[in-house]
Amino acid sequence: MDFYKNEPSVLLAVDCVIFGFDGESLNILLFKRAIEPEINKWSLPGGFVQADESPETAAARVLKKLTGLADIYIEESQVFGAPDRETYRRVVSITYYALIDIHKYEHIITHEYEAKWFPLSDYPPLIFDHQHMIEVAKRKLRSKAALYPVLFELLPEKFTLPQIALLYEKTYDIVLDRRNFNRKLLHSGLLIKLQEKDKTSSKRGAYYFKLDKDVYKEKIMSFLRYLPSWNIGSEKDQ
Amino acid sequence: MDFYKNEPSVLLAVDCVIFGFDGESLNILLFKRAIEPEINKWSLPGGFVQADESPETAAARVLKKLTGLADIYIEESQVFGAPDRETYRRVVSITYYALIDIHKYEHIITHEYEAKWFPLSDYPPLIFDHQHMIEVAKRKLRSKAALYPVLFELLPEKFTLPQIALLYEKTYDIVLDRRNFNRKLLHSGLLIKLQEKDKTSSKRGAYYFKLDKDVYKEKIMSFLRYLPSWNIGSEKDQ
DNA sequence: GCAAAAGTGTTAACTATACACCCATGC
DNA sequence: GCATGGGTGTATAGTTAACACTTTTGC
Repeated sequence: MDFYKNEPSVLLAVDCVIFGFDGESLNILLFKRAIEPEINKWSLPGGFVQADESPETAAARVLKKLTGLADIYIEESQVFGAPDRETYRRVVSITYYALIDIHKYEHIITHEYEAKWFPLSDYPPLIFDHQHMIEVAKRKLRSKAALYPVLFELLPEKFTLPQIALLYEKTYDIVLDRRNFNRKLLHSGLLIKLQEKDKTSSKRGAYYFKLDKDVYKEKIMSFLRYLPSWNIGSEKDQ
Repeated sequence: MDFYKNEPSVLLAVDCVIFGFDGESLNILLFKRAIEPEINKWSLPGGFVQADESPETAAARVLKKLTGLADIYIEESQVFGAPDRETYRRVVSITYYALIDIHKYEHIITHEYEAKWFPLSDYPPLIFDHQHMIEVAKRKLRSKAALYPVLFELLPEKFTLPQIALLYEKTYDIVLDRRNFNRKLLHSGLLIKLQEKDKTSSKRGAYYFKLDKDVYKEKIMSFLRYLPSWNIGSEKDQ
């Protein structure tokens, strides 16, 4: 059985745009590249898809290896496969974006790799088309987060209303009316109020909330039935 | 320069989920497969990414070859790359979905290939994981169409309000209130009313509309700023 | 004249927006 | 006691949802 024998083969890579929110800005995790070519330049973490794994598995493996984290929210972003996108060989890259709780990462990080968080709004030049990958991932994240409450994946187990609001502001580059946004959140059924307060950012303290896991899963998994709302949401500069 | 030399390579394919709307149901175009393995079974149209082309270009090439149509709306759907997804060799497939005006297709079709439209709700068994590809494409189309008015790509230049409504109904498996839906459409700024009427489906006739291309492009291209609306739109059975 | 589809208008419920003040606390 | 960020309430506008009848015309 030797079908397809005249078809060209390619190297298949995965690259990951890892988003993290530190309470101030939305960040991406970049790595000093450890292999040739372009060694020591900033890049997205990536690797090659091995013979026994699917691309998704490869992305999860790369993330596990580089951040120590498993069970991370990963979403496919886009394939980058222009014939000349890398200099020396043809490599087709499938990009994923991951949403992680930056604090978990800080505890587990192995310092085997030179990695650094950069604000999404200000990161250094990257190799190949990695900057483009980030822009696409950002756009996909915005679309996804408009329909599903995925941004909670960026927050710790316990979080405060001001934190969520800031996260949405940074994700969409907008300024929200906190009063209205709070109300929307509280009415969503997603949040369970805790007694404990976060006193790190104010004297009064802000109540912690946690996710109602059941409601959250339902909303995350739900299959869209109807929503077309293409009259709103875009190009309205504040 | 012989970087990456120990990395495995794969065959890279593209498969296309071609959506078409015939005025009654939302359909997909399936082909009797012309090559081994699995020759003569129903499948999604596809092909291999060649050395000098990007996956997107490959998808466009396949569509052109099989349907005769160029300048079609194509969107990347998802990568299918489980190691064992094909029986004989490892092939990683990037799936795209295309939205075409079924009537244009009917004029241009070359009958070199055995192809047939099937309703999205009732198509024959397919090879490999192609059924899964269709399900994913449907989900992606729903999400996309919730934020951007892409479904107009499925309609002819001139279309009527009842046609659009039916298209949305078939896409989301819902029943719409035509009065409200009409109003929403007319207020969207997307439509330009023509004098001419379509008399094929009623005695009275329904006015034709065409797209306001400028408004349409703006809405299609627009970069999401804010919209989170994860309180609505899902799991509400009628 | 009647069947069959197209089209329209009104009210009620809801959601989003705009806006300003009090609260709790550490210093 | 005051500066700082946290939290709440209300009125308005806008949007969506629910609802039924009239229009047109080919037969």
